[in-house]
Amino acid sequence: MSSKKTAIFRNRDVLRPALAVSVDSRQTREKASRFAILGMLALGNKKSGYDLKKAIAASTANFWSESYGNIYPTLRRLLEEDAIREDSEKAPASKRQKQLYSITEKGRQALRQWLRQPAAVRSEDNELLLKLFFGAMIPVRESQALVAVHRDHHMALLEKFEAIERSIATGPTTEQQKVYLRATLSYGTAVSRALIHWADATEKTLRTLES
Amino acid sequence: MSSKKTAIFRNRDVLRPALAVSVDSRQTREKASRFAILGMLALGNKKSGYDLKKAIAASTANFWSESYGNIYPTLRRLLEEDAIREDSEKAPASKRQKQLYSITEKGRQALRQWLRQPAAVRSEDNELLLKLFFGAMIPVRESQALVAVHRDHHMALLEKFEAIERSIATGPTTEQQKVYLRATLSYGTAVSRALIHWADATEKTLRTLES
DNA sequence: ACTCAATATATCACATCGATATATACTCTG
DNA sequence: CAGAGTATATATCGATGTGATATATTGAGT
Repeated sequence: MSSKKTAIFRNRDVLRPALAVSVDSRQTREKASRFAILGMLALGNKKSGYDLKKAIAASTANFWSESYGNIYPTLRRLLEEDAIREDSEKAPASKRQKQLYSITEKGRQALRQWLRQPAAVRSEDNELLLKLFFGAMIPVRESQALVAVHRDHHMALLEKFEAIERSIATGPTTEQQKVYLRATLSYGTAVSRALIHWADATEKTLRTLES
Repeated sequence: MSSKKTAIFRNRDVLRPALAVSVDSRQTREKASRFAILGMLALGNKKSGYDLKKAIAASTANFWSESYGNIYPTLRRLLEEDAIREDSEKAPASKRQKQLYSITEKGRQALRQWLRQPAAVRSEDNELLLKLFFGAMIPVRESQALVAVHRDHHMALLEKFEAIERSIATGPTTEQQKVYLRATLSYGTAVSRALIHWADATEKTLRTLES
């Protein structure tokens, strides 16, 4: 009876998966992980999962991190896709065998292709703002304290960024690479400076609520 | 033979779980979800899971969101802990039964206690900066384009924030609540303004790399 | 010789998200 | 006023990512 109508109605659902592929937001993070790894391999030297974890922690800690629980499965997937190749060291006898990987031409192309795509922006949850939103439920002083802690946090970050800036200046990197490094760094300092100002202003505003 | 040594060695691991409880970073988000829900219930009226989703989307969308897949299990947990109480409407005959919840005194206290704790800062992954970090692998123009998209994104956000500011001004909220609302809003505008400046400056710097 | 830290790989429990299934109630319109 | 479409409402699933942890081996220092 209603089978025809139902069929037509359901068509919408049948089509959705096919269309959704290119927009699937769930894959965003996973894809990016892939490319963080590919990128690190593209910078040179073959690396093990352990090496990758360290390399990422050392160079992109302020804006990107990866866990072992993600690195190892991703490496396996990249292998299957021929984006990387196993390139283990012929360990001199006694030495432990390390699983080393290097990027393939196919991987390099996929990486470059990804780098060109506009970056996905993921709206992050902000616990401080959630607490501030409910600020009326606690004494004003307490909310001020939360804001003060936030300012301190970003002041500490600024110092950390300045230290990194100094290490970039004296570092052995090419001038070109330094420009990109400084770009990521100035992003952090811009945000931190803005939030220190915000914290000062907000504390002042909250003071007007003191009874 | 080595059983004694092994036992001593393992002691470290036995103790760890007990200590880890207070530091367990995995619970941070979950705890915050709890309190986002409690907070919304504390603002008044009993609400259903569906209502909560809507309320959160409507009021804290720019800094906090919750999914159904999180709301319903969390409600069940809050019930078990007597932080909320089932307070369903005696639906007038034909009407569908809604599961409505309201906050208990115990829940209110837990909420206030949480609000006083310093907010956890979760360092977010930033895909744009990851791409910029590997910027040397693609033509400069392409990196510039990424930055430009970012600026456009934050310019659009700024407009959105200005609209919200206007709706706060004319809204029916108390002056006190408006102060807290504006504090969360100015956080967003501060960051967006800073990043628009950053984008302009970065595009300029990248231009020096053009060959 | 022994201990401790570093290296190295792997896996688990848990949390979370977006999507989706399912069902009822309300509202508008031809 | 029937029927369609939208809003309300609850629940669950698959996929994914994280921090912790188990398990070994290697190397440095005492």
